[in-house]
Amino acid sequence: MDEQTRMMQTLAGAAMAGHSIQGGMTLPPPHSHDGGDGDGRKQDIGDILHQIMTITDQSLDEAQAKKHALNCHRMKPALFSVLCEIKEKTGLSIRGAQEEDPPDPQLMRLDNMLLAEGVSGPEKGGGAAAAAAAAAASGGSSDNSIEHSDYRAKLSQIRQIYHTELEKYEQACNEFTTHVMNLLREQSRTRPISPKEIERMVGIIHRKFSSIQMQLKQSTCEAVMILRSRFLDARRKRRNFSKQATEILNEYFYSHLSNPYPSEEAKEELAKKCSITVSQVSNWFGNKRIRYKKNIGKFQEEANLYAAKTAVNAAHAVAAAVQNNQTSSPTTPNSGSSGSFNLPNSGDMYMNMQSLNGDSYQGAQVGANVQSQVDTLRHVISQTGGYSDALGGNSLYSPHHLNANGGWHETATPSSVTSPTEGPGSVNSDTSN
DNA sequence: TGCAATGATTAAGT
DNA sequence: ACTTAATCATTGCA
Repeated sequence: MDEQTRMMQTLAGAAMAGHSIQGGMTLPPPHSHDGGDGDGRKQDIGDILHQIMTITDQSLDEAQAKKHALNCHRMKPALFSVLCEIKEKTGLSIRGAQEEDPPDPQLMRLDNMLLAEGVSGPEKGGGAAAAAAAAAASGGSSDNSIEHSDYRAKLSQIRQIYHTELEKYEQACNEFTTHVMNLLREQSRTRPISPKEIERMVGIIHRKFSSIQMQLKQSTCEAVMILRSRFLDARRKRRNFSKQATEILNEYFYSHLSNPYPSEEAKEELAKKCSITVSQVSNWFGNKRIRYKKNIGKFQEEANLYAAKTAVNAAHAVAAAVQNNQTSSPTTPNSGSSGSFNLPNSGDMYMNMQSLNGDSYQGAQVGANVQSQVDTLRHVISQTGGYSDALGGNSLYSPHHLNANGGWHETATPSSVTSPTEGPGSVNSDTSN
């Protein structure tokens, strides 16, 4: 109110100084100060200002009547232009004080995150339908894919809500802006409003709405974070593999005991057969190798079980392989190695077979077969060799695959080397052929 | 409820 | 990129 009064006084002064105001008043002056011509004008303006100031104190009808009277007052145009001048000056100072603020770093961070999460920005093949389709395409049996599609469906839900809300806010913002602009335009007939002022007002409205939008973005980010953490927790949750899957993995492990490092292809094959992911296969083998090495004695029983399980098949397959190779090569690679646990690795075998056989694919298969089957047979032989002591006796078999440091790597070839020796479908051929 | 088994994660090494 | 070794966290059994 103080400011307003001050402005009015300024206005009165400015009107006095810059414009020639003449004529009498249609309204009775509240205070009758006597004086000269100047005093009369001053009184006029004072009266008008007083009426303006007290207009809100009166009833609506009274105020309307007074407003009309003031509007028709002969001094109105003059006062109006002075008011415009003052407003222009104060408007400039306000604009100078709050210039366009730089882009909010927090808002940018939120935007970036929403973009990265696929909530904002172009839809990247997501959506509940796409997620469901992806789950169906992958067989839908894997928990992982179910969880994944679930995650994507939830994310899509968040995305949808986010966009709906954003749209609503934008619409509300536009509506409100239009409304305010109309109001200002209407008011500009009775009070001075410059286009710049309207612009400024629009800016204020937009800023207000963008702050609301930021809250929306923040909430969306939080929702995504919660979803993410829940999803990751769910993934972290351990689920035992099916009995069948464990069996398949164990069969592979014990039939490749000299080099239990499945190649990428073998891992993929195992993953497919066990309905788990390749990384789960890797995890399993990593754990298995470590745990086997740490406590060989404990795994003897298991090793025997799987060895016996595949022994018959292996014997048959080896016999077949030997017979097959005898036709093309007089010196069978595995004949030389059968007496020792320090076998040449399957890569070498493959090279021999390939060069002798001429048929690379068959050679590769036979090479892999012989390697794994000899592993199994060796185990069976060692088990039936009269070693009754569980640890001492059996350790004659297994630890031979390990070097002095307890590692497989000294004698065994890493998967990256052996993998080319195993042709397509080598996993199947290892144990079941 | 305690404990072993086991899948997953992480740091460090190659 | 892959492995080892240690560790975490959950599951399942007695």
